[in-house]
Parts: sequence; C-alpha cells; structure tokens
Amino acid sequence: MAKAASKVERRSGIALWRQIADRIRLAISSGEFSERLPPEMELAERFGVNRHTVRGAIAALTQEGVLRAEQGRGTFVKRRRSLSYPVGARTRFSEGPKGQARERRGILLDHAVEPADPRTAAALEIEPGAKVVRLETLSEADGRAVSRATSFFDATRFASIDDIYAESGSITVALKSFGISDYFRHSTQISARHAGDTDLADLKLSPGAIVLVTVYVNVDPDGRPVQFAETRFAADLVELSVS
Amino acid sequence: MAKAASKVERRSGIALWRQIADRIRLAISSGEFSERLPPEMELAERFGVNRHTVRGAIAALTQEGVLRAEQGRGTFVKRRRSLSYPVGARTRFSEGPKGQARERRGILLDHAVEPADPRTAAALEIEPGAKVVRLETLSEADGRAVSRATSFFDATRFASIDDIYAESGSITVALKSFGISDYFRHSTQISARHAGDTDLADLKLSPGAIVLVTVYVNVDPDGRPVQFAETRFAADLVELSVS
DNA sequence: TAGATTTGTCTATTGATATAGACGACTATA
DNA sequence: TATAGTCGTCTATATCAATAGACAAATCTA
Repeated sequence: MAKAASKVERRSGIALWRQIADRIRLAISSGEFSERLPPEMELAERFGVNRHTVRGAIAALTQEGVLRAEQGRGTFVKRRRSLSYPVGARTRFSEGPKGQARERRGILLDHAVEPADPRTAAALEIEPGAKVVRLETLSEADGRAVSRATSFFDATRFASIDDIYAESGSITVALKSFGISDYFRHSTQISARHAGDTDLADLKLSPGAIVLVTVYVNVDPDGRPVQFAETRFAADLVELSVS
Repeated sequence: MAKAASKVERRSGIALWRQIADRIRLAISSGEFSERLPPEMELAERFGVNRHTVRGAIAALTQEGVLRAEQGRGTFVKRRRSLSYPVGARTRFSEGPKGQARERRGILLDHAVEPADPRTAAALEIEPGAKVVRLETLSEADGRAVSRATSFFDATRFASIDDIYAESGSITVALKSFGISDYFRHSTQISARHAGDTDLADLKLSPGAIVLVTVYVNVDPDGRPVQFAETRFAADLVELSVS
C-alpha cells in the first residue's frame, strides 16, 4: 500500500504540521507505525519539511494522547484501537459498541422543553411548534468520551424523560418507563464533518478533528416515532457497522 | 438549529479562510444559503473575522465552482447539492444516488491480479495468497467525481472483470456477465478520515477534506462472497442513508 | 566509558495569514 | 440621477507558520 509519505500541500490553508499530524495518525491506525515512530529527521525527509515542522505535528499528537516522546529514546505510540458501533433496525447506541464489553456511561448535559422546528416536527409526526423535550447527552466508554447526541421527544408523551435519563443514563431504560418496551431504528442518515465548537470541547478533540454524524428516527412497535436524534461520534475512535 | 456561525478556531493549524469556506459550503448544502450569500461584511461579523478573511474563503469557493461573485450585486450560489447514497441489503453504489436522476459514470483507473492479503482472503472466503483481481475505480455524477473505490474479486471466478467494467462502468453489469444476476450487501463498515494523497487527487478535493469510508462485502443469492471493497466518498458532497 | 542516536530548546529569518482602513467600481432603486 | 449597498483593490502592520542552524540533555550500544 501507499506509504504515509509523498508530498504535503503548501499554502492550502492547512498548516503543514497539521497535515503531517493527520498523516501520522492515519499511518498509526493503518498499522504502518505500530510501536515506535521513525526519528524526527527521517520523518522530516519523508514529508519534505523541516524537522521543526514535524515536531509541531508530534506535539499536537502528544497533546491528543496519541503519542509519547522520550528524550534520547524516541517517540512512541500510546493508544490505538477503534470502537465499532452497529447501525440497523435493532440499533441502540446507548448499548455501546458491540461485543467489546466496555464500561459505558450516558451523561445528561442539558435539557429543555421547546417548540419543534419544522424538521423535528416532521420526523416525530407532530405539529410544527408543538412542544418537544430536547436532551443533550454525552456517552463515555471506558472513561473516554466517544459520542455526543441531541435528541428530541414529543413532550406530551415523554414529559419528564430528562429525569429518568439523568438517573439511568440510558434511552432504552427511559423509554421503558413510558411503556415503550421495544423500539426500532426507522432510518439513519450518516455524514461526516469537522467537529464544531461544543463537540470539540465535549468530546475533548483537537481542532480539525472529524465527527461521524448520524441522524435517525426511532419508532415504537406500532411504527409511531418516539425519538428524533443526531449523534456525533469522534471519528478517530469509532466506526459504524451496518449489517 | 445552530446557524452556520459561532466562532472559528484560531491557531488550530487550519487557516481561518479555509474554516469559513468549509462552513459556507456546509451551510449551502444544508439549505441555509440558497440563492444569495449575505454581504461580506455581515459574514465577517458572524464569524468574528475581518472582511478580507471572508473574501479569502469566497475566493476559494469561487475557484471550486461553488460561488460566483458579482461586483455591486452580491455573491451567489452556483451549485448546491448533497447526494444521498442508500446503504442496505440492496445497495449498489454503482447505481448512484437514490432518486436524484443524475448522469453517472464509472471509470476504471487501474487493475491488477495479485495475491490476496489475509483480510481480503477472509472476506472473500478464499485461501490467503490466492489470486484476486483488484479494481481501482472512480464514480462521477454530473461530471463531478464523488467516490473512489478499491474492489477485490476472486480471480478464478471473475477472470477478466476489469475489461467488462471498463466497458460498462458498472459492477452490476460486470457481475451479470459472470452469471451473477443478483447480489446482496452482506455487511458495511462506515468510518471517516481525512482524505489521502491519491483520493485528494482523484476526487479533486482540497487538502484537509474528509472522506466517508465504506468497507463492505457483496454476496450472491447463495451467500457466497463475490466482492470485497472499500469506497471513499467526498464527505462535502455525499451523505449515506441507512433504512 | 566513549561515541552515536535521538529528543529538547534556543535564536534568527522568511513567507503566509489575518487585521485595519481607505477608496474605486459596479448595481439597484428611490 | 443621486444615493445606498456591495464587491474589488490597494497599502500597511501584526501575528502565525515554516525554515535554518547550533547545541544541550537523555538514552542506547559497542
């Protein structure tokens, strides 16, 4: 396969150190750099830049927790793995990555009752302007923030769902307390973009990081929409799996 | 929803003009800017930067063919679209975006017969090292490159699939000529990352651009794997839809 | 231990980014 | 045909990004 080398693009609006940081991150996840990175001088030659520029990239990745540099010894890879989340009719993101038996936690960051905008109303099949409950939630796996979600529920059906979520940290449990013993993923839209301000902060990402965005509707067994939501995953930690 | 505003990230390694260009592109495809952009001064205020910085972003998007500025009148949206590709059991990326009735073309960039690496062998259920045909393909919709794929086929079953693909520009047609009249998407892995060198060039993206990556296996009606592939979509043009 | 290798820090210089203000050119409209 | 609104261009300045070279500090190995 193509080595993580060749040239970097100059005056493209993306600083060279950032381009190189991205390449190194990619090379790590593709297994090209497994344990130890090549010396700074060698990387500088490979990318065709000054050693100090490479150092900038390494500093960023160190800050990010991907690398650890040791004077006199070298620069080492600190962590590498990615979580796989299933997407399908039976999907519950709240149940966490499949089979990977990790500790997961759902945290309620914020909640509000507000009028539904047209898009939300259409998704939930209610009147535009009707009251909805909005939940802003964060999911952690093994203490690492992996996803950030914004969910909407019909306020007349799910009045105090915020309280129950705050307690249980689970949408599945919260819905159950409203008599929804089972539900299905109706549709999922997947896209990707650079993380915004709040996601950057909440997911503890570095500027320029990517989020995988899923927009979806969950329906009860009668086909009635119960939840309309957008979940943003840190793309360097997570992949989605459709089966 | 959140307006395409708030603040931009300073000294993040991504130039402000590029961040703003990305935001404007996104705002266009989400329909926030439909026909005409707000005046440069207003955008500058919204993003909290100087007017000249906004002009840099507009210049880049003009170069890209997204905007057209007219002195004295304003700045206008030239093209607006986000293609939606379905992902599911009946998915054929080669058939292009759903219902959007566009002209699409599949182009064979490269092909080779080579021994299967362990991952490919496992996916196709053949012996590691057995010969596979690798196709490097590019898909265009309305003359715009939207995706770049690397596919593997068992070389003993699909000997000269490259020729047929080169002619037809369609995997579906190519498989049909080998007696595979129907096939199904067995599994799809979805992730996102910054585009690599070759994708950057093939998809005509600017450095730092994001690709949506799908890794999948297609099986024939008997459940035998026929194709193992990775398709990279330009994330600023495409979203995936699971239903 | 001596020498080689590798990361850490410093200074200096150049080019790209971003800000600031001013004014010209073109368009629409009152 | 004024006038307001908007894009185009110019000059000047400050800050960030990248290059260049030198040497210190820590580590490994012969």
